[in-house]
Amino acid sequence: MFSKACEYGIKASIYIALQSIQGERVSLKKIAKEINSPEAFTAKILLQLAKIDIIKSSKGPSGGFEIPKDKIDTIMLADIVFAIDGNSIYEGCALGFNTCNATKPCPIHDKFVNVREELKRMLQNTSLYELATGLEVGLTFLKQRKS
Amino acid sequence: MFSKACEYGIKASIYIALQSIQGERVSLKKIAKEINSPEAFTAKILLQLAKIDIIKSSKGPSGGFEIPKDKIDTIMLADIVFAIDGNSIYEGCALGFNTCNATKPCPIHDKFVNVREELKRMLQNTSLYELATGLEVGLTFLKQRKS
DNA sequence: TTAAATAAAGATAATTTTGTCCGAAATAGA
DNA sequence: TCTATTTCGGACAAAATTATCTTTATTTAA
Repeated sequence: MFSKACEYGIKASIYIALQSIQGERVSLKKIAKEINSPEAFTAKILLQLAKIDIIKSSKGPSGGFEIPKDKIDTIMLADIVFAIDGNSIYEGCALGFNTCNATKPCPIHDKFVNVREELKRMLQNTSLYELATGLEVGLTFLKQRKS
Repeated sequence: MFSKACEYGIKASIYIALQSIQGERVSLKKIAKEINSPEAFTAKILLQLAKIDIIKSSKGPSGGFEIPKDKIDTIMLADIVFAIDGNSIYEGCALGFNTCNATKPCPIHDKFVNVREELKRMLQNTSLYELATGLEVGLTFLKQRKS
């Protein structure tokens, strides 16, 4: 569904959002540990997100990543997914055709309309804030097992 | 969404189904040409599908691939996708966790329920017959451009 | 029985994705 | 100013996926 890079990007963003809500800036090291991802690889993804201002980074001691509090509820899952994987998941043809649409559809185009729409709707309507608070109150988890 | 292998597998299956409906057996060469896929790579995928009896293969002159007519409407998209990509698209966790379910959900688990269900439902309810006939009457296409 | 046509199988190669390493740049604090 | 800490950036490496090539096995038909 999503690339590994996108999975890490989503997890990291949610974790950074959670910490930002609580007023904390977090380091790459802590993020990678907390979401159980390869550190250097995660760095590249965060860099990508920082460049388009989804997250904010700062160097030096006590540096790290954060998301301005007032932006957390305006950043949607779709923004993160788009930044990393592009829009091919919900815009692209399931059989890989460049031009596939209602007037010249691939055999499964019509079948996929609902799935794509549902996915798109969900990604566009789910905010980081919502995901972070679910985590905060312990309803959801970012790691498989405690450590 | 799907792997390239799966895309080819779906396209090939639809084409074989269409030809089988018309009483024709088709060669690998013709399939690859018709769906615009790399021949040898397509062969491996068809082999996979043949081994689990989704399609039938025969060697020698006038050999090729076919699907018994009476099976065409019982083979679902889900069968093909499962054979090639497994069930991770609609069963697996969107964030890649091994154990992610309603009682121990990842942050986006609940958000994805509808998408996964819709996808699963669609794959399980769409038969090769349906897809092949759409192609037959010219409503849908398996190639980007004429040749 | 032979030749031609076809799928099967295995080795290899190319490409993409994922992951690592190391030095550079920036920054905070002593 | 110096040092430690952190992100940034680029090169590199490993793994997975996609694709190719070559040989073998099977089958048909002449």
